[in-house]
Amino acid sequence: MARKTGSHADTTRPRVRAAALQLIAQHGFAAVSMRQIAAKVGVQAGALYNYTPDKQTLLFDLLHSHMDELLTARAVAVREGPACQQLEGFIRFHIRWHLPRGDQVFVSYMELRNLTPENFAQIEQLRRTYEDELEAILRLGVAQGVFVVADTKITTLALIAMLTGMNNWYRESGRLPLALIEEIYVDLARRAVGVASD
Amino acid sequence: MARKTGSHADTTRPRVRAAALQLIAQHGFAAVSMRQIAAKVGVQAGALYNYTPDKQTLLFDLLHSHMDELLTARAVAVREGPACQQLEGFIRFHIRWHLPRGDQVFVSYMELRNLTPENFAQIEQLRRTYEDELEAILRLGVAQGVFVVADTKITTLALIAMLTGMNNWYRESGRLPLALIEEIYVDLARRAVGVASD
DNA sequence: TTTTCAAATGAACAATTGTTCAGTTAAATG
DNA sequence: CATTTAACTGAACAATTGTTCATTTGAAAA
Repeated sequence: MARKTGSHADTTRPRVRAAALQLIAQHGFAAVSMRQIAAKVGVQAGALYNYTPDKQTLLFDLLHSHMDELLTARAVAVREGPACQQLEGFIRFHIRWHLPRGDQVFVSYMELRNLTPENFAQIEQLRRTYEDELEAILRLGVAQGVFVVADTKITTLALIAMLTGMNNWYRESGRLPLALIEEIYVDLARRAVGVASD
Repeated sequence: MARKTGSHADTTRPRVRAAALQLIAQHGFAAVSMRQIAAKVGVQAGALYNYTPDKQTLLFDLLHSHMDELLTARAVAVREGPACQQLEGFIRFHIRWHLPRGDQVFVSYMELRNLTPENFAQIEQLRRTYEDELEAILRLGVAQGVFVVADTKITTLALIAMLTGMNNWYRESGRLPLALIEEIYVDLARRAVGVASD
């Protein structure tokens, strides 16, 4: 019993990543063994090493492609118009991109400490790039005189924390429809930057 | 070589908790071994079992007393006056209590998934009790007609996420003094509930 | 069909894990 | 002082860890 019927790298690789992501989100990186991941894929532990040189790199790849996908998606989003409209666009983009990716987001925030220093620095820089997207909007609004903000950096971090916190409680089966929640957060963001809500 | 000179439970117990807290904050619960904790205390692994029946209970005790201390501190805080003043009081209380407790806060949010279901439910209830403190203030303000909030529960969660997120970036050596940051957050909270800032 | 090669097995490895416990030592009690 | 008891040691345990590798299998290319 060796090579499985109908198996090749193009199908197994994403399955390894998906299994790792789900298990790490559930139990934490250190608590998940390569054998557990392998079992979820339906393979022996040794086979995983066809797809990653080691466990650490597997984690890094997950976090890195998460940030990569985020920044790529953001890059193609519309970023025009007045500051207030751009702010609204960012809020909606953030919510719509993050909420359906619970496991990825969770792991990306929780497992940073399990990265080697070099790997951590790399992810951290990507994260800062994303934060800078929002801060640039706040700066623009301040420059245009439509936002009133004491400190753009602090406000940026506060807004992002507010948004990212959604992943901790939002459930599709929850009390309120997503569209309404989205409106509430757009409104909160507008207020945070000193714009009167409509 | 057995009992250490000058050692007794009253001194060792808190040292075990402190060592566990610090190591878990740094590496994560699953990644920290009982031997590492013991080494930090200056003791053999077996000795830890004078202070906890097992590793899981050690974690639970840390999280439980964290929430206990939080709720106790909150209970003795001033909770009078108009809604707007109570809101300000809550924000300042939250910041002043949480910021100096980086490790505790970090562990309390990160290691929930490593609790058994019953232990998790217990901690979760305490957390909800704390959140209800804030929501009650929002409801009061809405009832008094001084707050304009679409949904008190959502706004509560958004505010708490915003506040708790501070622990991820605040450093004493940072760019802004804590007093100023506190003002900014009070202002953000006021705006979030629809009160014009002064 | 035969050949080639990618994909997986399964056993093995040294190290480490949480936990137990009989024995040993220092502090507290009389 | 002598006795008791609380605190700790150190070895042991079965299980599990990440990783390696010779071997085997199925799929693709000739």
